[in-house]
Amino acid sequence: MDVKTVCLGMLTDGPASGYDLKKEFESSFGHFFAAGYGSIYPALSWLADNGLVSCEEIAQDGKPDRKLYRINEAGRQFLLEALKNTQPCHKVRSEFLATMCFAHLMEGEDIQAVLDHRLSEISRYRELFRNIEQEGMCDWTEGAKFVLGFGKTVAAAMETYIKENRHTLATESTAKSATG
Amino acid sequence: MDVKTVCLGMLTDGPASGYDLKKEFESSFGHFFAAGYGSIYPALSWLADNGLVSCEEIAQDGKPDRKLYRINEAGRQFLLEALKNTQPCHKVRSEFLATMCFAHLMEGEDIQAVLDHRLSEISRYRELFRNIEQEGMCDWTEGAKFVLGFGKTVAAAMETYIKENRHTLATESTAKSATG
DNA sequence: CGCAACATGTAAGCGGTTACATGATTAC
DNA sequence: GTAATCATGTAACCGCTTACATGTTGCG
Repeated sequence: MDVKTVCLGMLTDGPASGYDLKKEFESSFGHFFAAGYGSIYPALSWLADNGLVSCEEIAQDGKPDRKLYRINEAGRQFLLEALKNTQPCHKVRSEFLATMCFAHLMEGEDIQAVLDHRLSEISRYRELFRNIEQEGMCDWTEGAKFVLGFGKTVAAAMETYIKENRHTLATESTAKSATG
Repeated sequence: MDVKTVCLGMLTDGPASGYDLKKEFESSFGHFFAAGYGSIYPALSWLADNGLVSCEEIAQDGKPDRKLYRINEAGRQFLLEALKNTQPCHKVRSEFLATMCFAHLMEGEDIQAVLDHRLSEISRYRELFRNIEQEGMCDWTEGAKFVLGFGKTVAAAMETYIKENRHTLATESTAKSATG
């Protein structure tokens, strides 16, 4: 499932512009699926070119025309087809863990700085989760609740693990033997 | 940190061939950093071209020459420099969670199949972790232990969450209203 | 007889990131 | 005045994936 398909899925919630979708990628999808304008706008163009969405241009004074995309029946079929893949992947690419693998080559201060940074990133996610929840969960689908809960659970587990085990990663490292 | 740098880091453990490194990417690094031959061999060539590793060709009968790469002082400096980045990222890209966001458009059976598949993937990781541990952890660095523990903790948290919450994702969906 | 393991590499392609390009409005 | 928000897009680039290409040894 690529950015195109996710955009299509988001449009089942109602018509939206590329700008709107970007905000959704940053909020509810922020913890597991990143996409910038450079992916979103071409994706929407492609969906329109392939007749999966319609586009309504709304003139605005000062600002560029707002383009409201709306999913159509062909788009809904395409999405449903994509959702039939029962083996969707869940990929992690962690430069953080890679760095920790080589902690014995680093200086103690740097290791702790890396861990602090990771904890702060996790905090940002947890704050994001709180913001999302505050904006009302009454009309949420079970799927959306499941995904949010998943993010919260995993973030909490990571935070606890780092806090409980950071002390094992030395204050004084073997960096000297590596440099000299 | 890219594949090049991770290869360089792996070589601090001792000389190795591209084939050897691939196995390490599959085992200890399997849960957070994927790389195939198509990335590894060009990475090693690049490292050799840039004087960060030396290469010893070992003739073998029948098989192609085995190329043993060895990190040198320039390589060690390069690695140490890369490890000074105290903001290494930890990226997740989950088609699984994206799919679950649209669970209300899916049929109940398919949703459960997706969850079953995810659980089986998690099981595979946990089995991998067990295999790694059985091959002796006595000479492991604290960093390696930390990373393995991190993987185990996160995998366990995911598994528990999915098992405890899968029942919220309906048996009978609203798929009919989406198709019709 | 076939498959897994050993062993190296190239080339095309794909998907996403980053930087660039533009510009009005509103809030501090 | 200056930063953020609204609003859209292109083009170059980068890094990784996938498919292709080759060939032996040894096990069941």
